[in-house]
Amino acid sequence: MLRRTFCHLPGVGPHTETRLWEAGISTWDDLPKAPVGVMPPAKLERLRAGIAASEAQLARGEVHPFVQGLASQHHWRVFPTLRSAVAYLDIETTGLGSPGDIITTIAVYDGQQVLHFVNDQNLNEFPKVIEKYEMLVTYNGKCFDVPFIERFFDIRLEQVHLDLRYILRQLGLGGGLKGCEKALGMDRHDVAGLDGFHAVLLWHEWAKHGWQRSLDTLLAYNVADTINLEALMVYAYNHLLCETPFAAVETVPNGVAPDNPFQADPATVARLLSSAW
DNA sequence: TTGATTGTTCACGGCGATTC
DNA sequence: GAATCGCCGTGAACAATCAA
Repeated sequence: MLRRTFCHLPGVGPHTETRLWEAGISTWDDLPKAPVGVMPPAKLERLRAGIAASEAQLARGEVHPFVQGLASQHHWRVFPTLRSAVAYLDIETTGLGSPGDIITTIAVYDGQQVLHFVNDQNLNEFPKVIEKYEMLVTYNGKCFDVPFIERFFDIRLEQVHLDLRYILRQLGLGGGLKGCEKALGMDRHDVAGLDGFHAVLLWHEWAKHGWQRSLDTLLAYNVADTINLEALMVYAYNHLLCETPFAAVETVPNGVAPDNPFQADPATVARLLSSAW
């Protein structure tokens, strides 16, 4: 979809891009044969120069300049290009970001393997590991996960970042991550019903009593979020494609969801979900 | 409850086409 | 060549939303 995009260039908005597509200019390669009258000659010349520059950037593997010129509601278009270097990311913390709140666990799924990081164990390895990914996919990560990580580790995450919250909202799916999963019939298996507040409680149980079952349940919950992010990303991409003329030729396949390496403790989940809490 | 981000709406300005 | 008009991109302001 990247090479069908024109609205990353100055002076080109959605209207102009749609007009180009309708005129048969489906990819950058079609630009030389643009029909007379599709746009003023001077503008067409600037467009050609812009596309030539974009071609050069992509040839050098530079996607960032391309994304910077693209309005955020179109960032989903780079997904297939960077899919092999995507990290689906989710963090758990002790709160919403008040002073003193810390990151307890981080789960990263890259489409192949699941990585997890635990405070006081291997959390300090996270900045080095996340460096190798070129794109982050989160839910509400622009407001919560990424700013929290940047403050906590005092680092900058420079990757292309897709926040599914806004993309799914465009498609009429709201109600938080769990709401979106429910609307799409996605199963959360043994962590169904748990939410972020339960994750805080599980961490306190682990920290205070050292209960392994509490940490395992927390990690099962954390990892489940990241695994489901891939399916949500593919759903969003394929549905947004339907708003372009290219749905039939650009659709991406679903990934194969891995088994969650952590299992929630049923008794712990039942206790958390009971009225006592 | 807080703060950051986004989409939506609206107004403005630039640019090109048209008319005289 | 100048004046006018209309299209479209851009930016500001505001409301809505979501995370643990």
